This record gives sequence, structure tokens and C-alpha cells, in this order.
Amino acid sequence: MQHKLTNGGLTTKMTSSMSKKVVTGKVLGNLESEIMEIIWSQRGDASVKCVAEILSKKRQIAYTTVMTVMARLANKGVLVRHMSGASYLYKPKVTKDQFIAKAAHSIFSSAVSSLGDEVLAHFIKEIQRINPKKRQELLKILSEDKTDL
Amino acid sequence: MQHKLTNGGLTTKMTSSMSKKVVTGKVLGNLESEIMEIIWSQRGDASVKCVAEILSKKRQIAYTTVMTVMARLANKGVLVRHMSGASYLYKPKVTKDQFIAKAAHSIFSSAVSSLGDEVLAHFIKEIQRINPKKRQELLKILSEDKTDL
DNA sequence: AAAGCTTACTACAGTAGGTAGTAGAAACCA
DNA sequence: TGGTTTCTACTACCTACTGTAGTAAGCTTT
Repeated sequence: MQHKLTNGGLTTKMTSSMSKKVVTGKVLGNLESEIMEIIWSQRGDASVKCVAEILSKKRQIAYTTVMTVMARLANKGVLVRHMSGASYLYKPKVTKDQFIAKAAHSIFSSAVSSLGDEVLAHFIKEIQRINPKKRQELLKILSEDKTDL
Repeated sequence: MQHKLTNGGLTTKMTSSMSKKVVTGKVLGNLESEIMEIIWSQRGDASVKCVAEILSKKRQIAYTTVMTVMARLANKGVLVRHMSGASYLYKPKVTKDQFIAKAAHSIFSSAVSSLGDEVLAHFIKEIQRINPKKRQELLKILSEDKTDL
């Protein structure tokens, strides 16, 4: 018993443009992350085939699915690819550590811009909650410091 | 050649269930955040009408758009509403501070689960980067501590 | 009862991400 | 050399989320 007229008229809606999520911080989807992990652990270029094979061991997944996602990753600039014979070889644009650094930074800044500075206090609190031992390890990582960004 | 076996001709796709973003942290969309800000600043219940009026001062927006989003916010459990005469009155389920605390926590844990503990080191680094003065204020907030979660 | 306000329902658009089929080109093999 | 296999490019579909808004119908108010 509804309307139906929405069209027929034009209803100019669509004010798109300023939509976009605010605090995302989310950088990759599940499959995307999974694939990145595999590629980072490869140490060297990876082909769709090899990534697909690894994923297949864990679950059923189409070769083309892996290919599509890897292509998207390349479009996003997370992966770089180059022809090698008949197929592409993909490699990470940045190291995992650099990626994480960048992600942490973006999560941080988007959280602040969307939730306000107050969120920083909570972040600090979260860190204080980390157990001493782990915090020790973290400090060690920090002192070795090799990340940029 | 390959595929096709998924089954006769239906291709069972849709493995939904474990999709969901991983590091989201994003909790609300832009309009949703905007509306929550208004309601939190209201100190007291808010009607769709009053929120719509406030939003209208900044940009053109349909009353029903505001209503839909507020209803969604109620469905998500961020707002609670109760009848008042002919219309609903909405109020936040939690205070802004509690909300932020929860958001910070979820951003934190999802970041860790998706990027690994290494991300913590970067979070710490981000915090260390905050200028001393601001950090001072944050510590003050922390000492007053009134959030739960 | 007419007019207006408010809600419930429905719907559409765009983005993101997971999933995968097809066609066709290239490589490989007998 | 022609069939088979491999791999890419393209296209498509689905779900979830979010912004946006029109309509119908129920109440309220006058």
C-alpha cells in the first residue's frame, strides 16, 4: 500500500559527496588482511596462484576471488604488481611495519577528529591496562625503532 | 575448466557471517555522529523535531531523514526512546564520555586483533607525540576518572 | 471534520568488501 | 598444430551500512 511514485517524479536526492565514514581506522577487510599477511610473510613477490593455493588450504575459495581482491589491493596502492611472463607478481608497497604505523596513525587521527581529544585519555588508559610484561616488549620494539611515517 | 562444482548451477556463494570489517572502530556515520552530538548537548530528552530544527539551521535536510537516523540509532542501542504524547523523545543510552570510552576500547581491541600487538607500539608512539601541554590536560582528565567500562 | 504533526514503512543511491562466472589471450603439451 | 591449461580482465551479484526522503495513516488540535 505504499507509494511508488518516488520516481516518475525525480526526487533529486543524492547529495552524496560528504558521506564517508568518520572514525573508521579500518583499513582492510578480512580477506584483504588475510591476503596481505600471506604476501608479507612471503618475502618476495607473490602470484595470485600461490596466494590462492595457500588460502585454499584453509577454506574453499575461488581463484578469481583471490585475484579480484589482489587487484583491488593494487588499486588501493597497498600492493604493487608487475608483469612476469603471462601473469602478474604482486608485492607489498610498504612493509608490514610501515603499514601498521600508517594504520595506527590514521586510526588515531580519525578517532580524534570524530570523537574529540577526550578519546586520547581513553587510549592512554587502554595502554596503561596492558600488562607490564607486554609493555616491556613494546618498549623494546620502540627503542629499536625502525619505522618511519 | 575449473569452478562450476560449487554445485549444479546455484553457486552457493554467500558465505556471509564472518564478513564484517575487522579494524573498524568506526561506530557511527557522519549524520549519526552529528545527531548524537546535538542530543548529548541537549541535556535532556530530544525530539526528532528539535533535532531536525537544529540541523536545518546548518543545511537542508528532510525531517524524515532525521527521524530515520534517530530510529536507527535507537535500534543500535545508542539512543533510547519513549513515547511522550504523540511523539517520541530520545535520549542517549550512555553519556558521551562512556560512549567514547567504549569506542576507544573497541577501536583498540579491533586494531590489535587485526593488526597484531605491534600496533600497540605505534599507539604508544602516537601518544608520545602529543605535545606536553595537552598531555598534561589528559592526565588531569585521567585522574578525575569517572568513566567506567 | 479539516488541517497539521509525527511516526512507520518503503525505497533508492553509493560505497565497501566478499565471492565468483565468462571470455579470451597466452602458454604448454602431445 | 590444435587441444588443454593457466591466468587476466571484465562484469556481476550479494550483503551491510549510511544518507536521504516520499507516502500513508494515525493522532492531535482547532
